[in-house]
Amino acid sequence: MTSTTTRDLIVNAADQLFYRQGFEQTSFAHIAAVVAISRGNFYHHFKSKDEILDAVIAARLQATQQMLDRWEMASKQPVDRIRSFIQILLVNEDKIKRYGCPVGTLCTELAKLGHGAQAEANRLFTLFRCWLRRQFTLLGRKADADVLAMHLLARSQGVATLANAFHDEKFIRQEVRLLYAWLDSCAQGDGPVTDDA
Amino acid sequence: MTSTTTRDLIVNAADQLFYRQGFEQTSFAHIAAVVAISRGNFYHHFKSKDEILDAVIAARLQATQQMLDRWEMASKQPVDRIRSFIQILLVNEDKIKRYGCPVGTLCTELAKLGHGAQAEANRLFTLFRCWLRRQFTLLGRKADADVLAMHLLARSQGVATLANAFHDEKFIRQEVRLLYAWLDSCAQGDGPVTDDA
DNA sequence: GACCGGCTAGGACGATTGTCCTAATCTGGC
DNA sequence: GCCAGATTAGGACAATCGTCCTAGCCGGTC
Repeated sequence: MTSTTTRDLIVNAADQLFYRQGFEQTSFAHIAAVVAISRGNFYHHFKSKDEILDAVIAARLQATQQMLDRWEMASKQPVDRIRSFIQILLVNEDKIKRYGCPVGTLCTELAKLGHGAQAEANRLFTLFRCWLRRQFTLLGRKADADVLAMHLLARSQGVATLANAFHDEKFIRQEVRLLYAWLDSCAQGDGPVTDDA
Repeated sequence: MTSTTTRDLIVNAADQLFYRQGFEQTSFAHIAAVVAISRGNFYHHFKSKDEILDAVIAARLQATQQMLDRWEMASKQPVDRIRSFIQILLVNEDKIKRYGCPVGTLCTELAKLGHGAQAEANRLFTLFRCWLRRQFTLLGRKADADVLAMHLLARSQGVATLANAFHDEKFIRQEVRLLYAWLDSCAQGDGPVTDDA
């Protein structure tokens, strides 16, 4: 964390700026202004802007994995772990209202740009998806674990999108309450979610 | 519809391109190539690129309003009208897989750009929100009509975002089925959605 | 036929973009 | 103290951006 190499400084600054302004909108000049280095100096650390994006995605993947591991260590019950996932909507409430979901907005932008890093960015989604699937399996919902994981992922994406558009924090809290209730109904035997195939 | 004025041609082309590539990524050169007019000629019809965006949003607002009116005319039962809303996920399945939701992706992009037309674009969301709210009120859910409307809006946004990222049409159909079930439970007295305040 | 307004084409403009090149600076080993 | 390699600064580059300007075209009106 305290590794203050120039390369890490660039990646961290780019990470923030990509989240706040988007990838395409963020130029080398923006990043250079934050890190306080010369514009032409980037190419000693990265071969292209796309390579910076790759590094940012890799950093996010690692940070996300660590977060999931932490959640898994902190809670023994899978219900509580999934609750940790839902809770990020509250923890990051302000950021989501301002910039949306970091994963969703990046994947959406890259899809629209037809960018080659789409697959890499989607791995962020897949990371959550597989982790959630595992938790739902542990919850005894082996048959529809993936469906439940995707459902929860979609719900939180929708909340982030609308909260960002309307800048509405009451809406976030409302939806989080519904998600908690939904999760409880999942834990109690057959939830009302996936009636059949 | 058959008004082939240059202005309308520009707006229609820009509408398509903004949806496919995003607003920022779409240049005058792109639009000019589609409409087959000179690049400098835009400024006889619009004062700036932002003004084209305004025109595109206005056109989408009008088209959306007409669609909602059609749904209201076609179905007497509010349940069926709301079903029409859910169904656009299936009708526009291919486009959503490729480009996401036209409303959601535009609002997300404008929010990230800090663009002045954010409020105008959000009116697209508000249009759906108010229409849905009215339908839920007619359904006898006057007390929580707005909560239900926002909930449905969020659910469909989440479906569009993930379907776009994963290019997964089976997921869309799965979630549409869940939404239909949810809607039915809403129509039968007290739905499981908003347990209390 | 002269004239005038709306429309168009095409290019010039300054700014900004990602990329690349070169010279200067810094750092550690001998 | 000196040299080699890593790191940096700063500018040049071609391309592209939104914007603006000017000259020409085309339609009607006297």
